[in-house]
Amino acid sequence: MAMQTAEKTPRDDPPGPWDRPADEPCPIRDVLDRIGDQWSMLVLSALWEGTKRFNELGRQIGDISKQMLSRTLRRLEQDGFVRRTVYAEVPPRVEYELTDLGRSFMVPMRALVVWADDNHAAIRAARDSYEG
Amino acid sequence: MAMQTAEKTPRDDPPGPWDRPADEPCPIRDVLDRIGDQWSMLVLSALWEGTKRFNELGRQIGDISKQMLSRTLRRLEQDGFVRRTVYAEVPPRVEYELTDLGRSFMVPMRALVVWADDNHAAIRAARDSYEG
DNA sequence: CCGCATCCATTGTGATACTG
DNA sequence: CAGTATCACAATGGATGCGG
Repeated sequence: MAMQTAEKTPRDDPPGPWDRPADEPCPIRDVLDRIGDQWSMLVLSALWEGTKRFNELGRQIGDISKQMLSRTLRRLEQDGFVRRTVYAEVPPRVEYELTDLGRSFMVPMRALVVWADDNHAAIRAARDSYEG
Repeated sequence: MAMQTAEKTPRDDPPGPWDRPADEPCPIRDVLDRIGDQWSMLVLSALWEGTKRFNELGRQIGDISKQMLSRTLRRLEQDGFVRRTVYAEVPPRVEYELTDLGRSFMVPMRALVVWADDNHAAIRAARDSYEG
């Protein structure tokens, strides 16, 4: 790939989706489409604490249906965020853990979690005071 | 549980949603529910560059319908991310800009954009090599 | 120019029952 | 225990036309 001039600081100025060719979908859209659903982020957060089994995840998240947990895990696995390990035992045991990719994703993601935690009150206040 | 050093670094270890009372919705869920949709992030990115008018935003994003742009802007305004200014002119002119809250949100968010940009190839590769 | 209302297609989510 | 299959419903998103 072509090298750019050194005075550009891409880390401070990522391109907008409109700055890139249309044949390649914009990365942030591609990522947000996946983790922007109702459950992916919660599953990733739970797995951040360590390896978990299927029902263990379900219990921890609390209000997720088995179906959605299954679908969410499958998609995260498919995208390389989560590794699934099946043990040939009776009763069956399946463990889920973050991959390196998943763990590296959680770094910026957790910065966002911190922001959300710090600014939640402000958002709710804005919502409440909105007139429309 | 992940192995961590004993030092207390709350910014490195935000609580999971299950660690908080149920009466207050978990902040990250509340935030992701809003910006996790198809368009919010793109609109915020566009406004990061500066104040924009309605159709200017629409043209820049490209494939967003007027309806979705309208809905997205309204919700972002409602949550305090965006300020809307109407000028009593003919023809009417409406300008949108990020609030301080919106701008502060974009700091962690852009870290995520950078991550997505850096790791997009890996995600697509994982997706392609997935056998299921 | 701005943006809302309406209609409609698609997708996400939940409940339940069933399988290995 | 760890899922899958099926059905039903809500939410999301696109297209178009109308109104301020």
